[in-house]
Amino acid sequence: MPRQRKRATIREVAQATGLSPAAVSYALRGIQTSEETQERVRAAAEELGYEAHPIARALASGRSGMIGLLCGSLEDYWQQSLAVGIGRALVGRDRYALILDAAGDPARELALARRLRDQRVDGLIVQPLDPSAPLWAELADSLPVVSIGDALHGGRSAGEVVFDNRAGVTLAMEHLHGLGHRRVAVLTSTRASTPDRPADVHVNAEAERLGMAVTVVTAPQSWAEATEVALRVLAAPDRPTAVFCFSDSIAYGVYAATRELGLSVPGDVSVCGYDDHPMSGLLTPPLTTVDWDIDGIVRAAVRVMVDAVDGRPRRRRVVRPPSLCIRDSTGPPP
Amino acid sequence: MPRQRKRATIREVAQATGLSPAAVSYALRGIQTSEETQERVRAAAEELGYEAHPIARALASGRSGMIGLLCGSLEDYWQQSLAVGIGRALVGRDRYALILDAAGDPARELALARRLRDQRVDGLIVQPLDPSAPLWAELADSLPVVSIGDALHGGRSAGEVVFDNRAGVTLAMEHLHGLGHRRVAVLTSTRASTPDRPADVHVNAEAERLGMAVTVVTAPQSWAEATEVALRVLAAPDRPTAVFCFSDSIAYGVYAATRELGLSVPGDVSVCGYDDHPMSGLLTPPLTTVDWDIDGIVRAAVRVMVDAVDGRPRRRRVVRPPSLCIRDSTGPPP
DNA sequence: CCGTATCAGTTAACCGCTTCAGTGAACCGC
DNA sequence: GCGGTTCACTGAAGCGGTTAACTGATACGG
Repeated sequence: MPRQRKRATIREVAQATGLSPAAVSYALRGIQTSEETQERVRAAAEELGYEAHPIARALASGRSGMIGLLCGSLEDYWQQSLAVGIGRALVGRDRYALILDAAGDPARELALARRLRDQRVDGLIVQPLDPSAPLWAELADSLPVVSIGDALHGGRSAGEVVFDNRAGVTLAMEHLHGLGHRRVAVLTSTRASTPDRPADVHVNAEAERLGMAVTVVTAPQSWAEATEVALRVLAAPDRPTAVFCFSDSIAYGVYAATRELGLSVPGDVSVCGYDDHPMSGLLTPPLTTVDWDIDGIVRAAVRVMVDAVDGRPRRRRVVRPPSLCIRDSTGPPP
Repeated sequence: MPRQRKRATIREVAQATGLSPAAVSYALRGIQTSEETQERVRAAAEELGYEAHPIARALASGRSGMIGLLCGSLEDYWQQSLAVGIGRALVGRDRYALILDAAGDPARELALARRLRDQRVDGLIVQPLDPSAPLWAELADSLPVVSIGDALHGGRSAGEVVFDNRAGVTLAMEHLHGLGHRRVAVLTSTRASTPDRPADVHVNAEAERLGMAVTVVTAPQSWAEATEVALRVLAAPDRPTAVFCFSDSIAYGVYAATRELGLSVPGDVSVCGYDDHPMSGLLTPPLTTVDWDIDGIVRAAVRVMVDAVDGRPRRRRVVRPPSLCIRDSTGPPP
């Protein structure tokens, strides 16, 4: 009993059927061979327990059958949705997702992107931390690249699925303004602090337009860490009457801070999030938040990608409009 | 200007240095060559922009430098922690995690496992949906396999990181019993319903020992879906005085159901979860839950794996004891 | 001073599959 | 009945590395 049973190769199948290896290769892929031969080859392969060797195949053909997913930070809820979504979308297609996580580090992201290219992924979905890096253009020239959240600079990507952050900011700010808030704090996330995600630009523009005083502060993504920042903001001498958070998990940190300080939401301070995380409706009070349709974005990105790798590119650019999900965490200022 | 600049190969580096390809291969790995040659080769490689081709390397050597992570269901919070944790642990090691998601389907899990083997991963971390499948033993014979949550049947895996579900159940049940509960509903998750995760066996054993009446019901993982099950349970004629959920997200579903039915927690019904999800402390009321030390498990699994692939296996079996995190969602029965 | 290690490199055979160019044979229209 | 296609398949050259076996030097112990 061999401890490590060697797998059957294409040559053995060729021998068993009396064909050449090339013919077997063709037959297994259902091309350039007669129906009858294909059937014979399949039978022999089955018999021998033959299964194609993906690495050899990738080396010879320059294609791997994998779709790369490069997450800026897999800790983010929405990137997890992306990871789950793409895996699910590929079920039954004999394609697999190769998920890599840059852990929030732009340099690592580029290194991983190179790795994915060398790994001969057939396509790449990326939410670039730095969309202006020249590598993206280079990659987009040699394989389908779908970017999420930002258009890549230069290069002709296979598709872009962008969310309209400007509109999202407007929704939130107008909502708060309409309730009477004039002094709001904005907690942006570190993930949003790349040169190209001009969240605070939008915020400042809206604030000016609406005549509101805003202070923009950067906070970590995890609510536990964001709590400290929130505490500082809420303990400031002229406490803002509302806090607009650039992700729901930051908003959770604000909830924790209000609890610690004995403030009521929305009585003492209104809180508005950004994500519509599934948990947000379950909190007390349920969180008002900008819903940028994460599921829709994920589905769109996967669809564009799958179309692109299957050679029938359709829509190149998808923009999903955000909507405001008004719950009970926002109200008039005290 | 070539549209698709061809990458430099090892042969070109050989030519540039006047060495044989083999010597370059050795030099780049820092073996069987003089310091001086290695330096020269490195310089030439740098100059030519040479980078090793991982696929060719994997084909020739039978190793890929990747560690496979096979998640039963990437929707689970703790498996996401695992995915994040392993990626993070590999930063700077020139190793990458290949994350695949079986989407809760045991058949797909096995298919993916085969795929990972064929992909020549250097090691495999798996949380088997069905630990008794013979494939695991076969895999464990040819590469380091670390299983989480269940020991694999047969085969000598590189390591096992198991959580003591029996102890976890005991903690929760004794807590509820101590508060005076005698009629409790147990919502187990579908993920736990494999032949080998005898959650309900433990539950029934404990119930008998403590003299409690339990009804065990299976619920979906997502809280939105679990809510329906919870509604049925809580609307039953003789409503249980406590609900013990086999994951925090199921407990969230119970929260939602109590809200819908106008029941107070823990006044009308006590709720106990299982996970200590980061959100659980933020709910109203904060959730009492069994903390099985997800972070510790993840770290342990990654450590065991890394040790195994680096050829210095240390601990084969790690058991992390759970603890009970008592918050405000449990109290005496009404 | 000889036999034997050791070191630094070389040669060539793979790893298992794909693909390009080529070869008969059958089939086609005219 | 002949030139031209099409079809089904073969042969062999890769894809870009690794590695076992081998070769000369050089070092070393006795």
